Amino acid sequence: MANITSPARRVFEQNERCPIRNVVAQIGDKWSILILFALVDGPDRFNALKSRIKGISQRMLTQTLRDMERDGYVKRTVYAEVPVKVEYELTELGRGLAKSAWQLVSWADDHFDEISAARTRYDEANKQ
Amino acid sequence: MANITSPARRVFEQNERCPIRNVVAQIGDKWSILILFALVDGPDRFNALKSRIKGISQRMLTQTLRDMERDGYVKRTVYAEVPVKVEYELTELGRGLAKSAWQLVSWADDHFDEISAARTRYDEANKQ
DNA sequence: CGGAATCCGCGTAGATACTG
DNA sequence: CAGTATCTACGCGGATTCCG
Repeated sequence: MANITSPARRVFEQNERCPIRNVVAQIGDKWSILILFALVDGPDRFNALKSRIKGISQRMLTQTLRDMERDGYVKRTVYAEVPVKVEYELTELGRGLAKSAWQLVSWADDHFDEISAARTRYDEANKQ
Repeated sequence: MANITSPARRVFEQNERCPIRNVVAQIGDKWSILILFALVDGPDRFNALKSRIKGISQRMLTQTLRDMERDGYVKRTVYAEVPVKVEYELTELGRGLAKSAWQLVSWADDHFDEISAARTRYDEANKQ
């Protein structure tokens, strides 16, 4: 992790070109990552996504998909049928993001117990 | 990315053991990742961190450091000097997280221009 | 079916003042 | 120096209603 310092220096600059404050902050919201992984296996329709992602509201699914489309991660296709059919799929950029994000999620999965234990230990030590 | 499906299935379960909803939600806030990378080069003191991380308030630095300490990413050491000196450093777990998160940040850095272009394109196409 | 529009509560986070 | 305490506001996100 020696070469972590070079672009990490930009982390602390408040300017608009910091990749963390721009990109990571964007996908660090409540639903982006979940939607991202919901689409890795292929395209899906709006209501199908809504069913699979437990707890998401219509409003937030729409809004987050729009943001991801704006960033170029998701492509939206409308089929002129009756009733209308709308499919969402990852772009090449979106698949790249998913692949990178997967490292982090995978790590989180592997160390979930360890983190839980740390939380319990902390709470135990700091309770009245 | 064929093996992405196995733990990704847990992504859509709303329960408390979903590693994404727990860990990523925790470090996906406004400051955690920035603090994480602020500490990869070694321990640092409270006010030194505050100076390096542009824009963070005293309140949020304290609070986020507490949360990271609770999760076991950060170790806090108080030196009984006058005035008091407090050092923060990454634990082994914290360094592991930083290493995994680095994949994502590095990707974001590499594709920043591409994402910016997508945003401009989208805004251009959707303005009145 | 796939939204858009509106309303609104609650939590996050900023600013400020004070302290061991 | 490294916090804590309090107050406040803004925006995220949920619920609901309506529409092409």
